[in-house]
Amino acid sequence: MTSPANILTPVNKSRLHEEIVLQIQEKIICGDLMPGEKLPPERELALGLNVNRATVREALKKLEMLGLVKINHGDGIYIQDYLESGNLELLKAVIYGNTGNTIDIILQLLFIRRILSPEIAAVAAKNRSDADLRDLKHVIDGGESVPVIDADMKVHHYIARSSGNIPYIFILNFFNQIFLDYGHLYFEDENNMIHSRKFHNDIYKAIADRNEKKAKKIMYDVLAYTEEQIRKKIQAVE
Amino acid sequence: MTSPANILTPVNKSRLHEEIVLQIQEKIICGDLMPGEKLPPERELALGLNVNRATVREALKKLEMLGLVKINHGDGIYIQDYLESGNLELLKAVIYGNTGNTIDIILQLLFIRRILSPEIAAVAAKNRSDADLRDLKHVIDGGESVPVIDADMKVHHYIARSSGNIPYIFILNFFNQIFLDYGHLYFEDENNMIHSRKFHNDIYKAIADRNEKKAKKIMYDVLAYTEEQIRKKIQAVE
DNA sequence: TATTGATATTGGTCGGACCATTGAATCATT
DNA sequence: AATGATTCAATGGTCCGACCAATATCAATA
Repeated sequence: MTSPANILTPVNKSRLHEEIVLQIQEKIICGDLMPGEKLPPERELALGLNVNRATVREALKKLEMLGLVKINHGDGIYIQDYLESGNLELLKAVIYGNTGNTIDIILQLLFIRRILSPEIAAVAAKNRSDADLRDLKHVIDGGESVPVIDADMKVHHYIARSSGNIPYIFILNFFNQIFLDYGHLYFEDENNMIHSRKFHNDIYKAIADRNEKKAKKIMYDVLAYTEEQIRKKIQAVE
Repeated sequence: MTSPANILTPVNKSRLHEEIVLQIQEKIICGDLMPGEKLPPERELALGLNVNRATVREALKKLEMLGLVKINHGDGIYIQDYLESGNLELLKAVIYGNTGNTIDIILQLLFIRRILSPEIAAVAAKNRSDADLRDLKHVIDGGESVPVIDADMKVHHYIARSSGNIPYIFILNFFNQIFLDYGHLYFEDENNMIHSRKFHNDIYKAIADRNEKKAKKIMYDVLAYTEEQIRKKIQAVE
C-alpha cells in the first residue's frame, strides 16, 4: 500500500505564467481586486511583473477561463464576480489556497455527492449495458494489486458511465480530482478499506441485477458512512 | 419580453485561437484523435494551420484547461481521455457542438438539478442570514421590470448563497449559463412565467420562515414541473 | 443636440530568437 | 552484460519588437 512513491512529494516545477495566475487569482479571491475593477493593460502588467507580454497573456487566458476576469478587445481587462461566473476549476484554487475554509468545502462536496450519487446509481442499475457491467467487474476483480483509492475512483467512474448521465461524469471527475488529495483521510484506516471493498462488490451485484432501489441504498449508505468517518477524523485533528 | 436584441443572433467575432480550439476539440470529441495519441509539435501545428506559434500556444493552453490534452515540457502534447479528465467547461463544448445529443444532455442536466437543488433549498432555509433574505427579496421585488429568466437565475443564485454551499454555487453557475440559452423553451409560455413568479414568492416565504421541508418541496415541485414542460416542448418539436 | 470621424489606447497576431526540460542514443564504468 | 554518466536532438517555455484589429474618447461637423 505504501509504495515508495507515496512518501515523496512532487517538486514544484511551476511555469512562469502559472505563478502569475496564482498571484492575481489570490488578489481577486481575497478581495484586493474587486469585481468591475479594471486591470492595467497587458503591457504595463508585463513591465510590473518583469516578464514578457506573451507570458502575461497566457496567464490572463487562464484567468479568463476560470471566470475571474473578462477580456475585452480594444477596451481592457475587468475583474468579474467569481461567485457568479466562477466554475469548478476555480473551486480547486479556493480549496488548495490558504483561505482557511478548505475543510468546510470538502464537507460540502461530500454532501453534494451523498445527495447526487445514490440517484445516479439507481439510473445506472436501470440503464447499464452488458459492456458497462464487464468494465465494472474488471475494476473490482483487480483486487488487492491496485490501491483501494484508485479502484474506488474507477468504480464510481464506471457507475457514472453506466448511468449514461454525461454531466454527472464531468462533475464526478471533479470530485475524484479532489479526493485524490484528501482520500487518505478515509483510506488510511484499514477498516474503511475493507468497508469500501465490500461496497464495490455489493453495488456491483445490485447493478448486475438491475436492482435500482438496492443500488441507491448501497450507494447512500457508503457515502453517509464515508462522510461520518471523515467528520470524525477532522474533529480528532482539531 | 421580445426585445429587438432577441431576434438578432450575435455575429461570430471569434478570435483566431478560438477557432483552433474548436477545430481540435471537434477532432478529439468525435474520435479522430484518440487518447494517448501525440499531437504534432507546436511549430508544425502553426505551419499546418498557417498561424503564428503564439496563437497555437494560446489554443493549446485552453485545450489543456478543458482536460482535452496534456502538455509536457520537452516531450510533447498528448490527447487525454476527456471522459476521465474533462470538466464542465468541456461539457459546454459538447452541448453546443453538433454531436446530436444536446437534448439528452439538457434533460440529464435538469435531472441533476431536480435531485440537488431541493436539498440545497432546505439547507438555505436553515442557514440563511438576514442579509441573504434581503438580497432575495430585492430580486423578487424587481417585479415585471426585469425578464423572468434573469430574475429566476438570480433567485436560484441567492438561494445557493444562502445555503453557504460553495461547490453548489459553482455548479449552479454552469446550469445558469446553459439555461440562458435554452430557457426560452420554458419561459416563452406565459403560464410558465406566471408559475415561476409564484415560485419565487413561495420559496421566499419558506426560506424566510426557516421552513426547511417546505422550501425543499417547493423547489422540487417547480423543478419537476419545469422538466415536464420542457419534455413536452421537445416532443412537440420532434 | 446628435452624428461623424480622427486619434489614442488596448487586446490580438506575427516572426524570429533563445532558454529549459525531456528522451534517446552514446559512451564509460563496473 | 548491466548500470550510470554524457551528449545531443526534439520540443515546450519565454522573450523581443513589430504590426493588425477592435474599442473608447473626444473634437469637428451638420
